[in-house]
Amino acid sequence: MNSSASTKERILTAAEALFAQRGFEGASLRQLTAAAGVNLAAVNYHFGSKDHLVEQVFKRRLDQLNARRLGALKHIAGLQETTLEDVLSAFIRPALDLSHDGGGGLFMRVLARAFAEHDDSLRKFLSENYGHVMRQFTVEFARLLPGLSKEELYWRIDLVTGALTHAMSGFGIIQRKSDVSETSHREQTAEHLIRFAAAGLRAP
Amino acid sequence: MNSSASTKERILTAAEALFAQRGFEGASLRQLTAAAGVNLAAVNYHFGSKDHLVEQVFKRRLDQLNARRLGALKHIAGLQETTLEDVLSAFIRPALDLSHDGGGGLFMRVLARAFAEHDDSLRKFLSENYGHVMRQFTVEFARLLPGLSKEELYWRIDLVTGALTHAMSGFGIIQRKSDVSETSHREQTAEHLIRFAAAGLRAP
DNA sequence: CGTATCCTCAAACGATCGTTTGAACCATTC
DNA sequence: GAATGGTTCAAACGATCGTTTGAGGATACG
Repeated sequence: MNSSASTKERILTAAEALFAQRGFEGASLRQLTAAAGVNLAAVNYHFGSKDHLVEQVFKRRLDQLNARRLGALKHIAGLQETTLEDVLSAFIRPALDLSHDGGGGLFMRVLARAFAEHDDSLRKFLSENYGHVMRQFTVEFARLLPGLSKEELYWRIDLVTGALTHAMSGFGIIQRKSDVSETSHREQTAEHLIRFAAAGLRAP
Repeated sequence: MNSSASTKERILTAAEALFAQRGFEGASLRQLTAAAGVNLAAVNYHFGSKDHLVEQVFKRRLDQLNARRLGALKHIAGLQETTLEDVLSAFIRPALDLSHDGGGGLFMRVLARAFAEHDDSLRKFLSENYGHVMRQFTVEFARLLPGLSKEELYWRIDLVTGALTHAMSGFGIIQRKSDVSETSHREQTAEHLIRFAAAGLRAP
């Protein structure tokens, strides 16, 4: 069972990296299993199919991400006064941390690919694992932006999501300079994102 | 030559739709040529390879988009006073129009896929066909936002790009309601985008 | 009419894809 | 020590991929 769990984890990690690099269709099981150092048949044995493997790659990280986001949201809900920046921080920083923690560095890029794939079953899976988190954050945003109509609010949250996904998946031209530590670069990224998003959400 | 151009156009149009729907790797030449009603070998005859076809799909629309964006930018440069909203409009509206005009409705989705693919040759191609337009808009943004450092400005333009790409490629949850005409929906989209982006760019 | 040029077509090429198979291995249990 | 259930392995399966080939059709020019 231990060696099995290790094989599964090795597959998941190699899959995450290869999916980020080559896409879900572009990464073959042969490249993937070779990178993981396991037998080709191990994917179908442990995951049933390549599609199920894709889902599990998402599940492993989304569970982390959702838990951290909700934890951060709960934490600031206990404060006396919450600002828009606090809620944005609870939304953004867990994702940034995941981008740099424990090997999850490539996951946001995989997530961005999933946005680009309009595959319905994958979108349904994401919405089921993601929907309730977004709904809770939407409630908080609505509370802090009472002047916005529901439609306006949805629009702006959608645009914030686009900006964050873009930035967090490393599409952008902004790269960390060699004389800046990773920690401080992450902090700068978070500040830029929060400042921009807060201003956009507060737009007159 | 006429029937040849027609074959090429049919391939380009079918490719654009299939690339948007299934991705560059996911769309096969057999599906593609069947949808276009042409022979399988026609792609390699007219375009040399699938990769070159991908480039030409981009080139056909990017040439339109770049021309319209630069035209709009030139137009407002002639005005006495230019606002941030004017420049954003010159940047956003041509893309929105392209999303609804002359069969280019799926192109922005293809473009978003290209952002997700980190394929270097494709990125290089895009940067060569896209770079000078972005540079011109950056100059205008810098002029209208004199308080921002270069780094801040790049960051914010990058975030604006992310928000626009996300919105224009139809990722978002916002869909046109049946009681709203396409024209007015496009206008509303443009207004939301411009308002949000302008506020984000002006963030303190 | 003959030739040249461009284009289309069916067929096949080798490569690679996701998946399945059945034997071998290895720890645990009786 | 024989049997069991979970796991790994090399090998093969049929399907599909992008690309190439060579024959044939179509049109224009001499």
